[in-house]
Amino acid sequence: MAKTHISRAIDKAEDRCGQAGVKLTAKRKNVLATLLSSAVPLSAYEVAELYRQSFDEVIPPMSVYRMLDFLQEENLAHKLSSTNKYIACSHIACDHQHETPQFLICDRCHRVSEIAIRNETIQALRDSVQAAGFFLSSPQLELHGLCGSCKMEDPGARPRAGQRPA
Amino acid sequence: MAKTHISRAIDKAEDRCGQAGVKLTAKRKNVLATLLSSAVPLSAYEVAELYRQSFDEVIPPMSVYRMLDFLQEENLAHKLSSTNKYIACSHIACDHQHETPQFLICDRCHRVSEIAIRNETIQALRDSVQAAGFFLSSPQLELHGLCGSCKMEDPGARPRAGQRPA
DNA sequence: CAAAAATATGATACATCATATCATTCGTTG
DNA sequence: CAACGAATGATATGATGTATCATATTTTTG
Repeated sequence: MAKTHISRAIDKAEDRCGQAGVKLTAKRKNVLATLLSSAVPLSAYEVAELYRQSFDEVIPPMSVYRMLDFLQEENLAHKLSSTNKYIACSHIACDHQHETPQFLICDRCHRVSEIAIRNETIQALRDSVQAAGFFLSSPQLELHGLCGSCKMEDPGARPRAGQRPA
Repeated sequence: MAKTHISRAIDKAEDRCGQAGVKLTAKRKNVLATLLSSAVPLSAYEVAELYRQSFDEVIPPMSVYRMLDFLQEENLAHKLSSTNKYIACSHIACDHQHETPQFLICDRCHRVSEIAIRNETIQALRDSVQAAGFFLSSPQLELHGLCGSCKMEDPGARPRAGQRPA
């Protein structure tokens, strides 16, 4: 059923791009599909490699970067700045407009959950920040830790070891 | 008076290292002084260059990375993972133990404030995270926006433009 | 004190992430 | 179809980070 999930997201992405008046070209679509098919975030170079394997077509890293930029602008993908990796937005198929994404990153298996944090909490953050004389842009939080499965397998594990996975 | 501030921090850092049973060698001290003397975060290579200028002594980037690692372990410096840059801890001279640092990063002038966020807010974050089945390690937040001065100079500025300053 | 062990630093190479720049292709439109 | 703009390709290079082995310095200890 993963395929269904991916193709539904792709369909929705096409809709959204059509409405926004931008073009989801075949290659951009393939890059998005590559991200969608990965359980973990990918570097731009990893996207290029997987793209080559999946579509039997080489694609220069430069182009991947540009397509990732495009996908980010259309809110179809996100960049995790703490790991320099990219993921598909997990809410492409949703209809409602989304707030700034918040990410939970498992430092053991590298899976990422894109979660909602209660609005009051974000607001409290904004308040703390404003109290310090700062003006926050939409805060994309990247929180590192262990996911449930990894915590169970290795309860003693101390996360945060390295943010740059092997 | 900046010098006074720096040398006081260095003194304190020596105390802390002595108590921890680790050695704040001359070069490590110089790296820390380099960070302390900068108004903005520095990349490892920038530290190496400033070190060379200040102490008239070349130092290999590899060594800088190692010394930065040391300083981070002793909580004398932090790495900003969203920009791949390093800063001295702004609380070296304080006596109380510190929680995980939270950073406000100005995307225009690149200055950073290391702030305290109310404990309830952090706790609320932890709760949201736990509700998602995740186990958070100490959350170091890096929040991007505009500092007060930059906001005044350019009220219309849209922060978040690029996280990788020139 | 001298030898051995541990710690810190240097040097080299290379992996990885990212961007600048110019050339080429493709799709749209007059 | 010509012309234009958008998208992609190709090449080079810069920036960040790590692996590995060599050397030097400090600490330990017999």
